[in-house]
Amino acid sequence: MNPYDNRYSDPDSYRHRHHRSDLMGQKTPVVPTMIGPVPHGGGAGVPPPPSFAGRGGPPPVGGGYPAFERPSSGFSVGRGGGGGGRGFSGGRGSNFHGGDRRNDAGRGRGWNSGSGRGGGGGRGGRFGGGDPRRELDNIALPKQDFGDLVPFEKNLYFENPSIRAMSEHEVVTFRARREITVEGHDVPRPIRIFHEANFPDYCLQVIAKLGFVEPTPIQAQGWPMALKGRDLIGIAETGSGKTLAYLLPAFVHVAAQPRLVHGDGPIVLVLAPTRELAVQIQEEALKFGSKANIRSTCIYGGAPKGPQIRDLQRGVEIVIATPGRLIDMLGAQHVNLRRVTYLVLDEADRMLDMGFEPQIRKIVSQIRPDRQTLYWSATWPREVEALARHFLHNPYKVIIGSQDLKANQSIKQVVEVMMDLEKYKRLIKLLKEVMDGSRILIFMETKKGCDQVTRQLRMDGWAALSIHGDKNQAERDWVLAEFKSGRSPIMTATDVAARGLDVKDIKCVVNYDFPSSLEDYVHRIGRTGRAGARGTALTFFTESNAKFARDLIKILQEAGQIVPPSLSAMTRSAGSFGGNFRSRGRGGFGNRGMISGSNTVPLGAGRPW
DNA sequence: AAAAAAT
Repeated sequence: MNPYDNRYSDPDSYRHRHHRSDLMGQKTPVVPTMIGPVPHGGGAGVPPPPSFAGRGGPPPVGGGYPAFERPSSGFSVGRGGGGGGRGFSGGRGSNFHGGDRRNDAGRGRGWNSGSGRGGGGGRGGRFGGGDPRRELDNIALPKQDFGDLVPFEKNLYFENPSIRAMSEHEVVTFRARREITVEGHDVPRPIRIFHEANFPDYCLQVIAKLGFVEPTPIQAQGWPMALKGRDLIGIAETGSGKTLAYLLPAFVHVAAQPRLVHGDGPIVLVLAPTRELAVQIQEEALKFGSKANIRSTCIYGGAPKGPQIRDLQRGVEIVIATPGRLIDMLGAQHVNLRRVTYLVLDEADRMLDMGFEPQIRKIVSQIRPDRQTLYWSATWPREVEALARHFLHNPYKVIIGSQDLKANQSIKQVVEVMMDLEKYKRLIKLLKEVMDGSRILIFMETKKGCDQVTRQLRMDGWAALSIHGDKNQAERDWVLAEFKSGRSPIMTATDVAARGLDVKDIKCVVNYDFPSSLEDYVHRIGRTGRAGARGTALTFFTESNAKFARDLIKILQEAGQIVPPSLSAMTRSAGSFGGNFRSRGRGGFGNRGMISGSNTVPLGAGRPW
């Protein structure tokens, strides 16, 4: 009956396990991270909020976790703890009129939001809640002259002569069986075993050490393509080995280039949309790089610049970066991209959406045009295709699974239609059912909603932690580490955690709020069921999400999931094409129940927000 | 109307 394969349905059993003595008696006081529901609901008996001091982690500046005793005070979510001003009217200020920020005219590609903003300025909406600290558009980067380019080693693929090549027929069967679709001229055969691609020995050693048995489909086909030196669009579901699919060819690429000399920038540049993802990619790169004597560093915001600058100036072959800090570094001339010949856009459709695309353009303009560019994502929305092709030349394309937006098959998807006001109660019911110490990730639409639900959960005795972009990086790092280690098995998040994050054994993903696109839905639920494991995604679906009903049903059907009748019913009341009557009702209806409005009575017995 | 990305 229970769809969550709940072997430990009694929350008490979890509680007891967590109070075992192996958690006690350490030098620094260890706070139990989760104690299950507290009988009397209130503050007494609830553990204090996680103490950063006792964890060895960097103490976050801004706090962000309410004191259980005094939930109405000391709850500063703002960056740096200071003004606490955030949101739309607060201290951060919405400087729509801000100075001379130019509006790169004509950039009205709102593919992501789909909100049809009229002609003219296009990006206007961005400044509404904008962050005045982001002046990225104003950083002028040195004009690059590519006139004196020297050719570089590009095609590095050769088949291992000691291994019999597949026949044409075998290739067809191989691809069909793994749902590999390819496009492009001169597509190389996929490889069946690691040795077939002639990776250097150290790579094979690390692969063996990591226990990989055979290449995943995206690797089997992506490796030979990438090694050919050609541009590449790689689309494969999350958890399918995409990172290594571009990193190993990157190592081969680096090894084939002249060594770096003093003052040279990196040879490989990987761009990622969130800091955590960038860090995760570098961790992967380090596993291989240390053997190969290929250095890498991660350039991202929220962390001290000094060490990053030192790494860059010492010279690194591989840079993994989020766009903002990289542009900053480029502007300050701490690094140059003149030697980049292998460019990777990870979670590329996100990188090309409204907020990022100008930054990507700026960065790419610093890189020689004859570079090799690799575009990777789990989703390939129509809307970015033209834009993506702008950065790519005669690319190969490899898709694993169907062309359509498709969810990971090993995830059980449950969709429940409800009202906003029912969400919290349903969440608690779920937690009581499934909480056995394995990880549960809960997605919210907004940072504010994220904080509020987290806060309510903690007041109700569920020691949830939350991660989103208004928290300082130290806290984000700490929260993610707590979640990854299992010390804190409940994490609430905005879409900052939607893409690419690889956390083992997430048992259940909850879409507390439906995401703003079906692509995001697929990415979010892809946090569970990674690397072939099973997982469950529970989605709360409200009337305000009706416009997604049709497409969601498609995804459910394609993955062989149950379509609840209440969801089917919503396709009749609201078309998936624009202009349905509900979307006008937003504001009155849309936002209400999510424990978000200050006028809403919280479910946890009338505590002030 | 949202998130993310620099100080």
